[in-house]
Amino acid sequence: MKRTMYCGDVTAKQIGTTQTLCGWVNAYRNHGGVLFIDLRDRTGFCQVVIEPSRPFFNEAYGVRNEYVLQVTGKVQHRIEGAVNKNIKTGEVELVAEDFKVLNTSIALPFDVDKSREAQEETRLKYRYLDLRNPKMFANLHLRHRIAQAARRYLDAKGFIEVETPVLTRSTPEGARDYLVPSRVHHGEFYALPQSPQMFKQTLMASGIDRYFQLARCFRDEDLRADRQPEHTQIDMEMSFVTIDDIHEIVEGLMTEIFKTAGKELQTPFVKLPFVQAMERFGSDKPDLRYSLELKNANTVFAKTEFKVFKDVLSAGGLIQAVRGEKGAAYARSRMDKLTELVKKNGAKGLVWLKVNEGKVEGPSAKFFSAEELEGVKNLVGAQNGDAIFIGSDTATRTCQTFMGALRKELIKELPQEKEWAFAWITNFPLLEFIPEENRWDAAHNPFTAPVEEDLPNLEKDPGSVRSYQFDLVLNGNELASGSVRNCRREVQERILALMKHSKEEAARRFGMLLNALEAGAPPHGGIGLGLDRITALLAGEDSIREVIAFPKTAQAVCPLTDSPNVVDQVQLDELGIALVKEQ
RNA sequence: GGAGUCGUGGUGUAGCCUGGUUAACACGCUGCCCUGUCAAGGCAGAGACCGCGAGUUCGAAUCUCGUCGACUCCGCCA
Repeated sequence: MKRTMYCGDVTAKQIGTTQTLCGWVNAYRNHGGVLFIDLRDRTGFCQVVIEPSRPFFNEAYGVRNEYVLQVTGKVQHRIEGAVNKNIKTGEVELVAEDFKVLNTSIALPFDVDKSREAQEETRLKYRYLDLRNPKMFANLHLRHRIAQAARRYLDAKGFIEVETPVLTRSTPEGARDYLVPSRVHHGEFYALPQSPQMFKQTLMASGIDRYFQLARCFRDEDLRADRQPEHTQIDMEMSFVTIDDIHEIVEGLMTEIFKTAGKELQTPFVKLPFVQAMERFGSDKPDLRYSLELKNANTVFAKTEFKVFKDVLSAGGLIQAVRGEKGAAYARSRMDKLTELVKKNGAKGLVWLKVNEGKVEGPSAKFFSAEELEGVKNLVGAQNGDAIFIGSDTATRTCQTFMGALRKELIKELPQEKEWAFAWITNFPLLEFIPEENRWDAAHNPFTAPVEEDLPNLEKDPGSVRSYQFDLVLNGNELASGSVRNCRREVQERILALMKHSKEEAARRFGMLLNALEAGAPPHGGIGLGLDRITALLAGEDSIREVIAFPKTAQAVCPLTDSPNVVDQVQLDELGIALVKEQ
């Protein structure tokens, strides 16, 4: 008999019919006479009843967890009082008439049901068992649906899926490359791509017009909960577009993706210029599920006698204040922790005040006039029982950064105002200066185009030049990064020159792209969305490892395959590689 | 590269601060009993040199140092 349906799909509709189910023993309950087996597959599980009169009773008596069975029988309604309303198939059961053990199983290191409680290293070592867990299957299935939704949507919008090489050349620009030695050319190496950036831009020069790819990207950097050595991007590029065109496409794409997860999205997304994001939220990826904002308190303290603020203001710095809802109840130790937090982010200190019965008080209150205390209270909208936090620094960006870190901490205590808060962060600066190396570097992506009207200032005042770079932020996570690119070789070379790449060096590293640009490349732009992060967010997972079938540990090790590992001397010889003994 | 948390039967934890117990509990596992359970139940049993290595001590799971590994964060990640 062949399988006729999935275990989890058996319902009252099938009562009276004969069905064949295949699956794993999720649990067995042996009553000496009648035997119950919960048979599980990826859809759920169904109770199988084995009656003592059956010829296969003895064989069934011996089944253990995770044995693989094929059972044929009649679907019947459960007897009076035996209906289990907690499970999908709880109304019915399959009374076995034919029974086959397809495979046995050893006793396993953890129960499939409880695999997610096991240590992650153990889970990864036995990933094939861990993935039997319904939540893990749900995660992989969600990832599949997201990928399919992306393909369907982009296909409908005229995008063509093109595969770009995984074996490519090293462009030691951003992250460290993974290298692959060449057998044919000893001493030479391929690099695994950090992104298909140059290829997709080249495809635009090829007249492909609209490209996409679910692209694997490789980075040999230290890992985190949201970083793996290889991750997948929904990567796209299009010709003759503006930023708004790209935004519109991506908003449509995200809407489709969220639909597959049963979520409604509102478009268009909020657009927030980078400078404003820093001013109001102290972050270039603000969590906008909370409306709490940082307030500029320079005016309030314009005439202050408090030395720290006075000095900051005379140096052209910034004072910011933020409301700490119900913060008047915070213990001194909590305030010290928050002070520590801002110091870790570059602050020299933190002023905190409490509002009690209309009065603004606290150890620092004596430094301020009544007008200043009242002014800052009104500025942040503090109520009785709230705290007020004030930070300052001579460097505007430093103040914003540590106040942003403080805001991130404070919102943990606030009720979420929205489930999903998307935002486009726009108008990033094109370049930022690296004092240690006495050069400018791309703030994001070296191929981003400068805003046209800022172009004349490129050499005069590089830091003031805005770019067509933008990020997509969701709930405080950077989901995607995109831009309109340089389509003219000359502009691209000027930018590379500011980054201290000579023409020769630029040609060597980015030659393919530069050559393609000067041969009639159309204006183009694109974006890459982190598939792992999107999936993790929609799956409600904190780590992207939960939505990757076979992820690696923080040391970039795969416990399942035990990779990386040593190779045979023969292989090394073929590659012309000699290993240096570790010191 | 740095910081923090953790490491005890197959799994998850307790014990560690305040050194001396037969190393405890739950789940799982093995056997037996049980004809309506669904986290089945009952009885019996096996299973841990407490990550590894030194040190302190009469005595170390427990204190100290080192080391390895996992996780989180900082650096890093155009």
